[in-house]
Amino acid sequence: MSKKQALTEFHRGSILAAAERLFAEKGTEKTTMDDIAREAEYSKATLYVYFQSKEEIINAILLSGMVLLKKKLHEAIESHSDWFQAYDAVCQAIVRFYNENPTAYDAATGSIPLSQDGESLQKGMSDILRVSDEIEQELADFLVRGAADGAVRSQLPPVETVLLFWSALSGMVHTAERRESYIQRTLGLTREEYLQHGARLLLASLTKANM
Amino acid sequence: MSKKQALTEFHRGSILAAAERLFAEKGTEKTTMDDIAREAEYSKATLYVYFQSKEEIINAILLSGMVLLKKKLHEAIESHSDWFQAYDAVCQAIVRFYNENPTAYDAATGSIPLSQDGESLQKGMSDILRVSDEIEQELADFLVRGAADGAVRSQLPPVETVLLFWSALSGMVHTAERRESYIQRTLGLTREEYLQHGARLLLASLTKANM
DNA sequence: CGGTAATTATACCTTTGGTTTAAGAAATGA
DNA sequence: TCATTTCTTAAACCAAAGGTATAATTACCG
Repeated sequence: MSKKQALTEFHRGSILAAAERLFAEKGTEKTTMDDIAREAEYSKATLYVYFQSKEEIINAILLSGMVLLKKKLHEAIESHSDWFQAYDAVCQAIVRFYNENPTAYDAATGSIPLSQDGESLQKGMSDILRVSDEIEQELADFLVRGAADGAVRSQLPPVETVLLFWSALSGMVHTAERRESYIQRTLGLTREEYLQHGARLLLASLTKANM
Repeated sequence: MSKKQALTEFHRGSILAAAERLFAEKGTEKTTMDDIAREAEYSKATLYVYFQSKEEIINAILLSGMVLLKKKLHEAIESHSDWFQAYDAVCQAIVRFYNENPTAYDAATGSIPLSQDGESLQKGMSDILRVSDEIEQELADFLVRGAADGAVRSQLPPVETVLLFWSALSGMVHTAERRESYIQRTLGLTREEYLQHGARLLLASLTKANM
C-alpha cells in the first residue's frame, strides 16, 4: 500500500512541477488545465484524479514556494553576522527567488488575489497566510537586530517598516520585470542591477547614516 | 452635422463614465460589457456602436486618467516653493488619485498588462505610453530641482531614481489596499496614514539628512 | 488465462463573456 | 403620409476554459 501512495505522490509531484513551470511563464490565470495536462504529459481527466480543482493545484504550489522562500530568507539572514552584508544577501535571495518562483513571491507579498472565491477559506489558504505571516515576522526580527547593531534607525516601528519595505521592494521587482526592456534601453541596466540599486535606495531609508 | 457629432460624444462620454465607475470598483478584467451596458443604461450592442471593442474603452479611460494624473502631479509640484512641502503634496496627490482612479494609476506605474494583445500597438496605446513617459519626466525634473535645492542627495541618477521611487510607491499603494484590514487591525493605521508613513520612509532614501 | 480494479483518453457539458447580426423603432425629408 | 436612412437593441453566435462522464485500456491477481 505504501508503493501505491508513493506512486500517487510521484504523479502529484509531476503535475505540480509542470504547473509551476507554466505559472512562472504565464501566470496562474492564463494557464489552463489543458496546458498543465499537456506539459505534464497526462490527460486533463488525470489531473482531476490527483487534484480536486485548479485551485488546489495553485494553492499547493503557492504553499511550497512560500515555505521555500521562508527558508531562503532565513538562510540569508543567518549567513552573515554583519547586518549590512546580511541585508544584501536577503535582497539577493528575494530577487533570485522571484526569478524562479514569481507566483509564490506574488502571493507572499499579497500582490495576487489569492483565489478570492468568496465563501469559506480554502483548504490550503490558512497555511499560506500563516507562512506569509511567519516570513514577515522573520524580517521584522531582522530589522530589530539591525537596530540593536546600530545599523538601523531605532525609531522605526519594526512591523510597519517591514511591511512597507516588503511592499516597496515588490513594486520594484514587478516594475523591473514588466519594464525590463525599457530599463535596459534607457538606463543600460540589467534587471538584477536595477534591483540592486533599488535595494540600495531602500537601505538608505532604513539606516542612520547615508552612504 | 455638428449636432450629430455632439450627440455621439455625449453617448461616448456616458459609456466611459459608467465604465470608469465599474473599473474603479472591480477592475477592468472583472467588469464585463454587460456590466457596462447596464450601468450606462444602454444595450450591450449599443456599446459596439460607439466603441470598437472593450479594449478601446479601457484605453480611452486609461488615457484620460493619466492625463489627469499628470495635471495633478504638475499642480502638486508647482504648489510649493519648498521642496519638502512639494514632496508631501506630490505623495498626497498620488494617493488621492489612486482612490479615484486606480486603473489609470496602475497603467501609469506599469502595474497592469496594458492589453497585451500581441500584434501591433493598439490605437490609444502609444498615447498612453507617451503620457506615462511625460509623467516620469516631470518627476525626474522635480528630483533634479530637489538636488539643486540641496534637499536631495545629488549622487542619485534622476531617471533611474524616479523609476525606483515610482515603483516602490506603487507597491506600497497596492499593499495598502489589498491588506487594508490587516493594517488597520495590526498597526492601527488607516490606509492614508500607512501610505503617509511609506512616503516618509521613501523620502529618507532620497534626502541627505535623516529626520 | 480470465476477471476485477485502477487509470486514462476522448468527447461532452456548462458557464462566461466578447462580438455580430438582423429586425424593429425612431427620426428625417419630400 | 410614405419612404429612406439612421439608431437601437434583443437575440444569436462563438470561443475559451473549468469541470465531468464514459468507455477503452492497462495492470494486477488468482
